[in-house]
Amino acid sequence: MVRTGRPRQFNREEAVASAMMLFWEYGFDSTSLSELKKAMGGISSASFYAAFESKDALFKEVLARYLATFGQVSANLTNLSLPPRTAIELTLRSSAKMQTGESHPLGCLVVLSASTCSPDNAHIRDLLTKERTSTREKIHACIERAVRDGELSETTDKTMLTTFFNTFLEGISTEARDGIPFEVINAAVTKLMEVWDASK
Amino acid sequence: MVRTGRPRQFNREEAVASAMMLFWEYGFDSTSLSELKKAMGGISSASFYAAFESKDALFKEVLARYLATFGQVSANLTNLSLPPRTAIELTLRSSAKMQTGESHPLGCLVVLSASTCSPDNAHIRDLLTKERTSTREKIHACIERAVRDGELSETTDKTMLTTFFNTFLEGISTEARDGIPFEVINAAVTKLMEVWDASK
DNA sequence: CGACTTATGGATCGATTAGTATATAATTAA
DNA sequence: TTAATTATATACTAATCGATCCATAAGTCG
Repeated sequence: MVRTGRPRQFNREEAVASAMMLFWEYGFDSTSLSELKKAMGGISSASFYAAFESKDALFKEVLARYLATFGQVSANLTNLSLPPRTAIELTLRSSAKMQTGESHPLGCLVVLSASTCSPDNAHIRDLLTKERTSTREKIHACIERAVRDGELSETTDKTMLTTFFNTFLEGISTEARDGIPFEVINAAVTKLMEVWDASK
Repeated sequence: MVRTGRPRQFNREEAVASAMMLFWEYGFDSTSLSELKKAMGGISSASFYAAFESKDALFKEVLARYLATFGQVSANLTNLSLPPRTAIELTLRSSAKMQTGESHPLGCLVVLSASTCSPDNAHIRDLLTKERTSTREKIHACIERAVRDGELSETTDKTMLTTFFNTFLEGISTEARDGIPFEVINAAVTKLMEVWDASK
């Protein structure tokens, strides 16, 4: 299926990547179309809307891209070949590593980019809430698996322990934004995992 | 000193309280002047600017009010009559209680209301960063005091342990926003404090 | 070549943004 | 009663918001 018509004069993949950096840094509401178009290669309104339909649609595409790339640090959670404790520990450590990285904004886009937003954009905020809920459920499944496998006591409060790890995971975003270095957060993760060992 | 001139026709204190709820819920950028004026008793632009000077100035006043009221949940940190462990534990529990309260938006204004914002409003974001840094320093001072008093080992990694508690504290905002109930977060705090006891 | 398809440049849209100007109303002080 | 002071209502500003329109450019296809 060969494409007819005038070829696009900017790289769509790169444009999405550039838009991701802006949404990540400034959040959905505070990233304007004019800033986006500038960062996406100085494209015109017509080009923008022809390629991405709307600001909302672009954000959804950016989110999908983020989840498929940077967001993969939490993929360990669903890797059944890893022991549950390892899955959670790797998720925390690799999240801390990613979120303190220098090639992109600090913290996690899913946690930061629409934590507060205009009531008109509640649907954008809800997208991210849903994503965080999904991560929470994966942590919960990990803990359930650990109990099933006898790695955690039968009497483990699974909901509490899920919140225990998830609250810390979400807190990393603000810590990273505030400039706390990876090494420090990573050392705190080591401390956090002691709780797991004490819950055997 | 009696005030001359036409009296103000709206309650300034109540207006600041109403503005706080909006900034708390939607963040600085996404709270518009028109929404603020509506919530502050349907006042006019002229009345708004005569009373508050600018959106920036109002936010600063709102922040001061927040810190003096809801933000006082972390005052335990500087209460030297409390053992350091108790000070931190009470801060975590009362923060969780406050942030999940139903009489106001969920989470913490200091963490949420300008985590992302327009580059033009970086000074607003910096105000909150500074406030979070202040809390971090208070936690650090608590831990230093504990080491000095022999409640924690001399070999304690104080920076790590500060981050350990502060990351969790900051994570509570997102958990609360996502609807996690107080009881669950509070149970996780209990688990978190086990780490302190294991660090003696 | 002309028909068709898609992208672009550039002007523009109505709505909303934060903020201001001006005249008048409502109070105290002299 | 009049001056001084402060707040108000109303109208308005320039800039920006996300989004659209239209003519034209730049390709493929027959």
